[in-house]
Amino acid sequence: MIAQQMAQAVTRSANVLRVLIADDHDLLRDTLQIFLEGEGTFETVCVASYSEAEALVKAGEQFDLVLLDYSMPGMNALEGFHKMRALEGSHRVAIISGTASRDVAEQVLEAGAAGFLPKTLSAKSLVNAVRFMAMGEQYAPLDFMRQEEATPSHPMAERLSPRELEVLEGLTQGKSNKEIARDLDIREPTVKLHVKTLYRKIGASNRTQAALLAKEAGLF
Amino acid sequence: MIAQQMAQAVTRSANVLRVLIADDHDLLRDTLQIFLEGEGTFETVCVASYSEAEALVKAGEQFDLVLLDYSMPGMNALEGFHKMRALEGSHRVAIISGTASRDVAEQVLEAGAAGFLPKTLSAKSLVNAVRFMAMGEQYAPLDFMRQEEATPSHPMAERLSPRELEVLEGLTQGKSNKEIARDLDIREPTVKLHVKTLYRKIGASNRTQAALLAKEAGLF
DNA sequence: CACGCCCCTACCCGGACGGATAGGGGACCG
DNA sequence: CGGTCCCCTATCCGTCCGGGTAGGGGCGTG
Repeated sequence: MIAQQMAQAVTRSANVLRVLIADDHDLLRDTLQIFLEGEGTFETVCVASYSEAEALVKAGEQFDLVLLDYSMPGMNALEGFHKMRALEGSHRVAIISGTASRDVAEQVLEAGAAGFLPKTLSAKSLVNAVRFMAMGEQYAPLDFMRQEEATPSHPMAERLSPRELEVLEGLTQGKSNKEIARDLDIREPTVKLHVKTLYRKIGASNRTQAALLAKEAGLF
Repeated sequence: MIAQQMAQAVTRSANVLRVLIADDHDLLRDTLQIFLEGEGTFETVCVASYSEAEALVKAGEQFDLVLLDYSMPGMNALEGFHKMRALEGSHRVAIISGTASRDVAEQVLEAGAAGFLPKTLSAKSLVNAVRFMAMGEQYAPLDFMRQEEATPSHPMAERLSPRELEVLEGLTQGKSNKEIARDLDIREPTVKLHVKTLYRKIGASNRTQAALLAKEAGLF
């Protein structure tokens, strides 16, 4: 079984891989085409809109990989992606985008896309990724996927005074007011004051909500 | 600049890539070696322990990629990984494992590993991934990385009765006993009872701790 | 059947919590 | 200098929580 898979990998890499590139960005499209073909193992077809790409596939053209720009004429965000996936032959489809968020990337990968390529990739990585996907693998830049959903600079933490933050940390550890007071070496009434005011600032109505909100915001 | 990177990509792929495989699993090691070398662009060196791998690198051997098994003699989980990374020349290092969790994968990728390979990969994907990493990219299987931290069989949830779980869910939403009682259509004293007993079961001493423990365990 | 387990209800009490109010002291700034 | 902000302390009050105890009903198992 393993040997069979290996043989398949070897033979596929020896064949010519056909890639359809649909992107209205001339530079990216042409550069990708030139250097993929320069590798000798790629045959590329380029179009500048979703409708052209769809027409080619409907005409029965076979591709090992279809690259769709997230924002190009006719694409309409992910609508084009899903339409393309639904077409006869269900080609391997990848999304390339200069703006889309990690969230969009997760969506398309979940839906079974061949990959997601942000335009922030280096040209070298781009070529490698295309080769990788054309070989049948699923690709997305790991650092891009791993980044926390943009932890919106903790607008919460900014509104709290230093002392309130310390108290909030105590809350996220399930401590009582008395324990927090001891740990910070202040009186308990003071802790209760800080607790009360930070409730207002972050929109909590009890300590459990405060602790959960803090955790959710990535604090502590 | 782009052209420069492209040129680099092309020339690299034309060169022979040297890979060091350190794994005490004979089958995997040999299969990988045979089929990588079968591609013609790879030169592989195989050892069966961390110490042998370290010796080779210290002797000045150059590799485009070092594959380390997570569990092999001398490896000691990630200790070997960090030691290898600290060595002169700082080679590109990837971890291969049959057991490690997504958490471990995140750790090594964060630390700058070339990749993470679970042994559940197909042979074909394994070869593709090795080639990809040897080209300078970072790899990990996306489906593996995307899966929720496997809700580790929730030893906690198993010990709670269905009703206690419902109450716990209320706690994780910062609700008061009264609110929970209303939502579940039971009297408040009953809620207090469930709350009390579930504290004992999960080791919490107040509702905030209970909520945090539940969240930490991946519940709700 | 008796037993254990889960679910429900109820009462008690001391302490903790949530909210309001009223200060004092230090730092910074117009 | 007054104003503002933060940090600290304090008191009062009503409510909520945590913990204990004491039941009753249902369900399945030994």
